[in-house]
Amino acid sequence: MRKVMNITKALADENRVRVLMALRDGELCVCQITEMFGLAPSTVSKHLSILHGAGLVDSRKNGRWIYYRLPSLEVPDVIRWAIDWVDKFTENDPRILNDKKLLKKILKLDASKLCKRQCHK
Amino acid sequence: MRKVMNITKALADENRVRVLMALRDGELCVCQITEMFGLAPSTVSKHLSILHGAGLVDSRKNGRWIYYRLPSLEVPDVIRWAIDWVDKFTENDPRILNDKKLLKKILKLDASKLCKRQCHK
DNA sequence: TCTATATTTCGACAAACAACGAAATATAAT
DNA sequence: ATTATATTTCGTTGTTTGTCGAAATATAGA
Repeated sequence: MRKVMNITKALADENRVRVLMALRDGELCVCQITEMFGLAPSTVSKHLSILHGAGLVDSRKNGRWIYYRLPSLEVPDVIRWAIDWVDKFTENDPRILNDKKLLKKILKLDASKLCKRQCHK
Repeated sequence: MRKVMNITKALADENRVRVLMALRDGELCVCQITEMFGLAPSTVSKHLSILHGAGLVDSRKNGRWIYYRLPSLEVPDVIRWAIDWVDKFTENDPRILNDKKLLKKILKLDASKLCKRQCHK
């Protein structure tokens, strides 16, 4: 029950659903997500920690960067089903499609430059 | 997206998930649910309206009573999947199992007596 | 070591939300 | 018609939550 509620609460915020879907095509570092959503880094960090707490994302540290990604396929069913559900029923949403476009642009930028921009805002 | 968010928000409250699961074995009127959860009738009504707004329950009026039930099988996939997900991953939860027991006792009581009890509290 | 950078934690604030009781609405029974 | 009952709506209150900025932590590079 706790696990189920952690998942539903994590998915009950639109920004977190968008983050989750942004990770469908591969891992992203916090500053990339921050750039994408125009939120404060601390806010994005909080969202990621909630998603992580629910088991909906994994993370990997590489130097100063922390990359977040969807969990591996061996994840418990309750999580896999939830992600598949969100995926299936948001993939044609205009907002999510637009996020995908935005993401492509961001992925073309140099990650380190991106982060500098963030911090000097 | 709105539909998806309506569902996740509706499922982000533990009492609402419990209500939903209590309806697995058939329809219930508001006063039965109220008795079961020990909440104020107005609170239960609000929860039901949120579940209804998300499409997770249907309702039927019979005289003074309003019965709520899970939606029919022809409901959109996004809703069916969500209900099946909650069902599958909460069915063995102690809380939900206890609710089931409680529900059996309540179903043995006369519904009209039950509602009187509520209102004279 | 010292500085720059990437992320998280903390504290504050406003918006959203769950809960209640009282009042309103609707239906049934007398 | 009047009363009783079942539910909803409304207004209020306390709690949770999303957001931010500042400070703290951690790592890389000079």
